[in-house]
Amino acid sequence: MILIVQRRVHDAIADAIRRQYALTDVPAFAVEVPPTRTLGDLAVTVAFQLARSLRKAPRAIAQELASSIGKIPGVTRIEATPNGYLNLYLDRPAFLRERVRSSVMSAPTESAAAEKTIVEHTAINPNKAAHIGHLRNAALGDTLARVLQFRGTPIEIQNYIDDLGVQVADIVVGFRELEHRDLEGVRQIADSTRFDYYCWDLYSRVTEWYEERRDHLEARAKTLHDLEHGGGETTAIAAFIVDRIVRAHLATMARLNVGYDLLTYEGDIVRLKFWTRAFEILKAQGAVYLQTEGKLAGCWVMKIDEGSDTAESIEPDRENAEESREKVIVRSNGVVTYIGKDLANQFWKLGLLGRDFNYRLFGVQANGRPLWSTTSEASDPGAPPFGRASRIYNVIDSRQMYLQALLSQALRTLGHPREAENSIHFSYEMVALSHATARELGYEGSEEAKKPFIEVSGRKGLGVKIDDLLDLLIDKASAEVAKRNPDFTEDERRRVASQIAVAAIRYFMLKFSRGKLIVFDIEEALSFEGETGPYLQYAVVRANNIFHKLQEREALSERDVIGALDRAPAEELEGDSALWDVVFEAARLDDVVEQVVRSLEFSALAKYAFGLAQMFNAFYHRYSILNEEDANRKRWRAAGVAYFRAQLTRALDLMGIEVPVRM
RNA sequence: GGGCCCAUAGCUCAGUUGGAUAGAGCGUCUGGCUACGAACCAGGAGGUCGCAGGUUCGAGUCCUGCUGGGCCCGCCA
Repeated sequence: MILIVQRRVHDAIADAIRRQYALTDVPAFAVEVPPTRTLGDLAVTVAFQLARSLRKAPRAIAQELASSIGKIPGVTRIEATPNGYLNLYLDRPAFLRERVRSSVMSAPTESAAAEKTIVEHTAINPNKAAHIGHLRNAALGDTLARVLQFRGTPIEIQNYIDDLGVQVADIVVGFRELEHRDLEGVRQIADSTRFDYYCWDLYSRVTEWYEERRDHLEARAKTLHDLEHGGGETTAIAAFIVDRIVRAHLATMARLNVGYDLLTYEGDIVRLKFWTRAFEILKAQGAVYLQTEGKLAGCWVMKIDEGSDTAESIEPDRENAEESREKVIVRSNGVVTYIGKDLANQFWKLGLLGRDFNYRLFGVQANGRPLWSTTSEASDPGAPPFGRASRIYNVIDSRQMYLQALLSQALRTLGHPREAENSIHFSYEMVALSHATARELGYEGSEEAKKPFIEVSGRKGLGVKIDDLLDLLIDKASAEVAKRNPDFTEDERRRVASQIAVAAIRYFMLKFSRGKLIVFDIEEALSFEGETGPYLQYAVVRANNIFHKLQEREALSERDVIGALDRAPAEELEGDSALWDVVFEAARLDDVVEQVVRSLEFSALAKYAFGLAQMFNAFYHRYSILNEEDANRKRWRAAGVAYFRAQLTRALDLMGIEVPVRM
């Protein structure tokens, strides 16, 4: 890893600046990586920054610093370029030797890294199968958790289950009003069909049914009300549906290597009176108040800060303007809105509510990790502590920015500016469908034909289900695997095909920056060539094969190779070395992770991993390891390959991608 | 009307707290498999970084304005 070297270089140069120019305040400067290795391994542009205040040419400053820095461990040469860059050259053999032996990890330095952090993601309405929109959320959320964990942050992953929401109410309405089923009838369906798919279709039928006659919506209102108050057949049916669908979602996510620590049920927030408590707090601080007049009479509302504080004067349409500035938290019929319950949830996460859930073990996940759930029943005494985080990330698409902003605003109003600051809306753009893919799904673009894409809609049943996509990918991968590995058993083939499918889809979800709307095209997503997950896996598989063959043919293990490095002259790493390019790039993983956490931009991680794989593939093609006759070159190459595969495997793991034995 | 996001090669997109010659994949054209596996590699063609100003040693990147497109602003979630 490279961060530790960068810090060392930074500190040494900062010292030199202080000494050379008698400066107490050295400006912040970064240790960068030059575009090519011939320009150096690391570079600093601080001479440009100092030029103005020192009234001196960057070139002169760079030269003075180059000679005054002195010896930096691990650095063999420091050069000032004519235009003012300071380029540094590393002791390459020592660098690789150290890394390949002790897997140099940089300890988390920031104190923030030790602060407990909650990542909430997925949060799919439990009333139908998960689709590609949910997939982007889960892929981002899961990767965020992995990346934070990588740098030493204690992480708790939560999946919020909105079991009392309109969407669940709708599906209950569907079973009752359209299919006239009771709890037992629903159970029969659940036991005899692909239930999440069944509900997917039923949900869109309910939507149509609502559109037939306006008064059909009364069934929804009544169901919602019953859910809120609990008890009775409605609650029983809803609870049953929710449980089955949640399990289906978890199974889908497990296929993608996505797991959780805790399922947070909205129902428990209500039953354990979290909302009552939150409501007290909000009322006490005047953050919400009872509106007595106008359209919102009888509602408890929250005032909305509209950024600008002087937007009063104009507005002919004054009534509307006034009303749009209040957000309903409790409806006039006494039912709290989604945002009210979410406020309570956020308060709890930050340890500000003064209450806790009860917990029960929900199950054990594929990787052996226990999954806990909130409950209103007795708590399992063996449950670990949850909540009380000092930082929370809510992974939610950008359409909910408005509501997320309200959450922060509420925290600030209640006198918790620091918590507001640490409540981060991890925002990303939605996934839509390309016209070609929508057509494949049987949708004739009519009104939407002019738009550049077609929006996924659970209500209309318009979208690509994650399980369908995975099945398609697995079938395709399976055929490819079979072609190349005729000796595989059925099980081996399925397993590897599944790993490849997951790589393809997770990489696809990560390669775009989060601010970019993904126009999902099935053809594009099914690709295994070029910038794709399988390409990355393939690079590692190739590296692994080298070591298999070394073992097979020469009885040499990775350990043997590394052990022999001490006495081996390292010409292979000198000068313009393709091997060094790979090694150095591989070492940058920790630097990239820092950048990713700063920017919350996982495309940087994806592109880094791809670039690294690309570099290795080029090297692999040009230089042989097994057939290299010069023993020293062979050793160093093998050592470089060992480091490469360790690092790319790590990078892939951060994206939830496994490396197949063969493919 | 207000807020947020997007605009870079034919298409889809990267481009790090401003830094060295604007990159990748796909597509296209040319070449490379008796295997450390071609799910690969090498090479060619392809650019007014939406437009106009500004900031500075330096702008695809920061600021302002504009154009085009998308999303949000509900007693839905």
